[in-house]
Amino acid sequence: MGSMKVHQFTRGLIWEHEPFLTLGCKRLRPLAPKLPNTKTITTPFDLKSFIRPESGPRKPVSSDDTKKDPPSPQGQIETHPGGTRWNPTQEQIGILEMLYKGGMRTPNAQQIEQITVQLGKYGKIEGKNVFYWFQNHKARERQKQKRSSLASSHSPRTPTIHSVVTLETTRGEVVERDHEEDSPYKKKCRRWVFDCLEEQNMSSPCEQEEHRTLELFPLHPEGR
Amino acid sequence: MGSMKVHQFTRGLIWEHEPFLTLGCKRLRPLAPKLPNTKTITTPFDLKSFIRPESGPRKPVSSDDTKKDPPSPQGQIETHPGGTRWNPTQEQIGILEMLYKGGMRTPNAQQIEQITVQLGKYGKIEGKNVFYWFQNHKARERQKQKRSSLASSHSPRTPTIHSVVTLETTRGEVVERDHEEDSPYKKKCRRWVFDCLEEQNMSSPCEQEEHRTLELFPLHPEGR
DNA sequence: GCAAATTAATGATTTATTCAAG
DNA sequence: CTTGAATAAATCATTAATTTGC
Repeated sequence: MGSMKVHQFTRGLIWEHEPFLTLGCKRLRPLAPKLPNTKTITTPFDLKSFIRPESGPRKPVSSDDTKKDPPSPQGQIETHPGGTRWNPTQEQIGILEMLYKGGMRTPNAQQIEQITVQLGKYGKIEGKNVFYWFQNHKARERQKQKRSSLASSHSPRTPTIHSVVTLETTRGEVVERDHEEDSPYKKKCRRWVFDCLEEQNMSSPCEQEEHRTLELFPLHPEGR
Repeated sequence: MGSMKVHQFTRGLIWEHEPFLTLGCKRLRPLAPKLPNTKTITTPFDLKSFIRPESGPRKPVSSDDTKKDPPSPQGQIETHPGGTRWNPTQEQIGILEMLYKGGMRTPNAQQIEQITVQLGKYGKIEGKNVFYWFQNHKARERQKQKRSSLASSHSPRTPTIHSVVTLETTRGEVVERDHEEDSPYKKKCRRWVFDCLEEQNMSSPCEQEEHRTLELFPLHPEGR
């Protein structure tokens, strides 16, 4: 089934003729027909360029059969090349924890960049690693705290003041949320961009080309 | 339906003491205790380099930066270069929906890049917009479907077959999840990097200086 | 008719869960 | 088991439509 994806897609291309397709595909946006510039663009939007016939030796052909990922033995525990995950060094962890202790929770893009540069002195690292580290650390500290408080409720000794606030969701449920010095939902201050190339041109594109074929239409990845 | 949501919070805050329970408080919106953040870690690690006293006008390399949003006199609705959010054009929406219909759900970095380039022909857009669009669209389609299925349960006419799969979480709860052609939790195939500069050098920093100064340690952001 | 006040949509973020490498 | 990585859910925040009072 995976193989028909492209086919199916091209089918959608009939769209090239319609001024806009609107009708055909219900966009149902009840309220707002943002009709302004109807005339312009009749542009077909050359999706053909998307297909990129050469986009790689995909495996979609043999489709789902053996997902098995394979070879790519590349025994380098080394950071990056192919697809190993970030393996923080002691210094990096130390610094990150220090920052966390200092109160940092959700660094914005600029902060992340700076941190990444600094930590880069101790080992390979990318911005996303820093981002994820804070996300995970925060979440796990929270869990841990919750667990411990739960445990303490069993043996009511040390009260363990851990401030949490309950809040009602729109659905009426009541959830509990740790109160942090850092408030969630700040202003928009982070910005990310997709850096797809970095991985692509990552040195030898050979060994790990197996790395999840970048299909254009992963209709039935059968993952998970 | 009464969506007075905006008001009615602000209350509670009794935290500080009770381990938790605190039932009565509804939906508080902490709104910034505004504690005097005297923390300022005495940094061991040369955080000094982080501060970057001149963290003002960036535009680091000006390298590719093909973005040039500026004037773009196209006499258009041209999104405000400042900090407004992406406002998709009809063509962009049309294409995105077409792709969605074609089965695309969580495009990887490369796909996002290509889509962004194509959609860029119809108006300013960034990769993250594409990413978010898919995330939101997928989630909202799911909601919609769930709602409708729920509604149909009341009036059992049209059965509305909507395949959902139930799965048990680690905690033992059973959740329902829409079954999509695209499976969640695929392999790692996306990659992002924080592009903090772009926003920084965003033209005149005057009118909305209120825009959250990028502090390094948002201990008590008072935001939200 | 028109502009302020409402409301519905939906873009952008953050938190919660889950997966899986080591 | 620990934890980096990634996705889904919840929710905040801004804008386009719609409604309302003149």
